[in-house]
Amino acid sequence: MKKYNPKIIEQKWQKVWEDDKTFSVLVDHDKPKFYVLEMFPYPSGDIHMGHVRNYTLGDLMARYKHAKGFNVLHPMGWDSFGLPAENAAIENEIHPRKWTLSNISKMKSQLKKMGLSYDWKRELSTCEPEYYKHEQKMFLDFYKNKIAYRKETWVNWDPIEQTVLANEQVIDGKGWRSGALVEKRKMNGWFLKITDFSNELLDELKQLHNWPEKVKIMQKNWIGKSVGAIIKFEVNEINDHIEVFSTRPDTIFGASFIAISPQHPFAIKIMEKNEKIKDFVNKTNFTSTSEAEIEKNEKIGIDTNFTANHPFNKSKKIPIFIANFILIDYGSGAIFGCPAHDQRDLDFARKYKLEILPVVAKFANTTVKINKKAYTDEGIMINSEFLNNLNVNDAINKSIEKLEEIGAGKKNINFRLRDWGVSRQRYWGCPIPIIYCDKCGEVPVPVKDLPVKLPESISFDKTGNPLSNNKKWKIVDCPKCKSKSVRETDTFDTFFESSWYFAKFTDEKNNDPLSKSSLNYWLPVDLYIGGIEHAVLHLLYSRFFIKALNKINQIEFKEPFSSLQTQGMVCHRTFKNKKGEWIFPKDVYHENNNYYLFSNNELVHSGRIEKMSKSKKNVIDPNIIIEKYGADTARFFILSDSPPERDMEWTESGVDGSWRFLNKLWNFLNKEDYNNIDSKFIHPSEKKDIELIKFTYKMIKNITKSIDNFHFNIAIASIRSLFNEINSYECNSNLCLVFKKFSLSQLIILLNPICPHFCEEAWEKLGYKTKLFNQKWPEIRSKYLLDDKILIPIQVNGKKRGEILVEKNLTENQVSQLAVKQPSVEKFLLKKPSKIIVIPNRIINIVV
RNA sequence: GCGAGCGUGGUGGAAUAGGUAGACACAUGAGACUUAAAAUCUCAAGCCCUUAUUGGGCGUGGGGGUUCAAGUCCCCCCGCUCGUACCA
Repeated sequence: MKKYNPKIIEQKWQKVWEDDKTFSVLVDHDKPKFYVLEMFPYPSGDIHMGHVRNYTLGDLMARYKHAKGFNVLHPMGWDSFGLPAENAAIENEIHPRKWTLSNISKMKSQLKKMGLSYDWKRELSTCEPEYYKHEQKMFLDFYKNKIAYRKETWVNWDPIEQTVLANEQVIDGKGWRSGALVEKRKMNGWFLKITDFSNELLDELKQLHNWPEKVKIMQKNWIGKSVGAIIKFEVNEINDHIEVFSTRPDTIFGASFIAISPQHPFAIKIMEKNEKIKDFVNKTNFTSTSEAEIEKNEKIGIDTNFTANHPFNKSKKIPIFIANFILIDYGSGAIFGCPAHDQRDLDFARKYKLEILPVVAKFANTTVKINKKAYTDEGIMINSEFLNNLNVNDAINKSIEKLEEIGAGKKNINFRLRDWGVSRQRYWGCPIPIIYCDKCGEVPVPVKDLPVKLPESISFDKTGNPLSNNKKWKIVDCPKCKSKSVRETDTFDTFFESSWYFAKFTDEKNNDPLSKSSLNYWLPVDLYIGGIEHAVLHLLYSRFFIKALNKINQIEFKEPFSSLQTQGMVCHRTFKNKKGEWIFPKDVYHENNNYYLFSNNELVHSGRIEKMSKSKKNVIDPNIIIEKYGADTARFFILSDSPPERDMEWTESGVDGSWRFLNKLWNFLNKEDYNNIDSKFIHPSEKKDIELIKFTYKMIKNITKSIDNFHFNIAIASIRSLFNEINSYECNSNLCLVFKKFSLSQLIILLNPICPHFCEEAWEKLGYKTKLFNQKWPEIRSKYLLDDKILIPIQVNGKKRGEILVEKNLTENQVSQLAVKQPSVEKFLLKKPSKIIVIPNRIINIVV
């Protein structure tokens, strides 16, 4: 008997699949289609366990759906524009393109070793002009339809590098390379009008039945629709006014201050004449644009010494503050503060000793005392003139009505969602196809001149945007008047590429990515799998992109992904040596509950189990695992322990366990020669045979259901159970070998989506001449799923005291009479039962 | 800060629509095989008490509640993770 040798088996089948073009698909209207897609990777150079997990999940589903009779599209590509290539260029003096291409080729060969069923002829890479020419065209269409526009925006500016920084490049308010204090700066940039689609993006979440609820809630909150009022406050000291948005216009009589953003036009206007205010505003400029940073800062404000009139009480003067926590992008960049009924307002009022007047009480005509906590519950209006005695909801409507009557405000629906800024001041991205001409202004590049290619020759020596420094590329003739003009030197946010790549995969000839025939056949994506970190941005941008393309009549559908599954992180224990330096797990061995270094047997400190990350060195290289155990073991383990959506811990012992299982199965298969055993199904008549067949069908049902529900760890538990059952099946005749071969064959078909190389080889060993890949998924024979007797637990006062084996479908009366006579139950029935609850075929609870 | 999620034996996890908590594994212990070890196979096992069982109590991050019945539903608290708009 030959030992299980994954290296030989996996190479053999990978070659067969490649030679036969097994995974190559075409449009086929006679078959139902299934488009399964995993989020494509950024080509960092090496696959990591997160990729292994993601792609194993997708491959399992692709192979499963194929066995179920679907025409399956399962493609892969590269999200290949982005910052890391540019960083590598600066650090190692390597061209971003060269770096990226070499990473792609490395990663591709690593992926191929996993035995994934990709249709590689559809491979795409977003950094190629062949890809981005299409999105330049889409951008021009958006521009024509006023979905793309240019406006000023705030960016993180590094004054030493003379460059815009990403939020992650700002560390403690300083530039990551220069260490300079980062300042906010206004700059022109291109935007997409996602806010035109706010309502649709929100409403159509309801149609995404197969998306995780949590993702939909996150998107809903991100879009942040709120109904309220815009209220106009006249400024007393000068001729000006400030508009605020509020969801609680009912609390207007409790308003004790107005707070505006440091970037608010009114703040900019008055800072010129007031040094103190100027200092304050300038100080708030030294934070990053990140919302988390802004919110975590101490909330401070400055009194402008201007006051505003209360709209309903002209004698009331409300102080105007500038505050660092008011976001210019939200609402109108200004609020009125009602400290009694908003916690943040209350904290602010306490700090600056402002009035705190309660206007909502639990009951009418009562008083409310505000201490540390604002009163934010429902209630009845007090201290509010014409609003008194109304409940909050009615008061909101009435206050808006009155505001409209006196012309001081109006009802308003506000969204938290902001337009999508797509401009990046970087080289390694898709050029934005616009030319600026002194005479003609913004001129779109004519479609016949697309793609606007990135210049090959580029220098990262100077500070600032490399494209902007590249005069040869930048200076062009105006397409309209032919006078000397300049190109837009910003490139697209890389979310632009990932917002439509799933559509490009349907176009195998690279003519027209939006060609209707294949697009309408394959899309929407039936199953999209990726990390939860993309819950909002990538997934919302993609939804928007499809809606925008739909609006300009380029595609017919409205949602890109009909079902979504999110996967958790792959974690590993962390290790540190005596000096406190991180240690790779591969350099450590485990003995007597301690960990030691291989090199010198030094005791290693074992730390928390955390997400695998290069910085903490708690990474396991998939290549080493595949080299040592083979792809099938890696695939089996990564699915076996944790459900996909949860974080999982990678352990050596877990991989070993999976390896042992495949070996056990291999050795078991090799014990018999199944070549001449009949593979036709025979109905069993002996008890042990019936039991084996019944168990087999039960597991087929469980496994099928678990896969449909995306619970692959349970599917694997059932596969193991099925193997345990077959393994303990006593077999000493030729007839029983038929049953054994039948059950084993089912097991192999069920395991195939998880361990495809192993199973193809096993299938051959079982004597089949066809390819397992094309084998249909087992059908259920319901006759073998029926049980006539059933074990029912008996509880007394909710505690289990016994169980009885009864005929199915007895009456409640019959069952309860049997139950009270059970010896283990009877002794708890000192008093007469007051109630017996019988849930048919499930449980009995006797209450005494 | 805000939004979202998660928390079950020594470990990963299972548990249909509120109905037997701990499936299936890993690690551990004992035994078999072996000159020995590895590998493999068999058995045991949530914790505590116990007359050692075919007995009892406790137990799903902590505290409270609803229910005949709560890992599951509700309220409060703790811890961890993701996102927070220029990382992808």
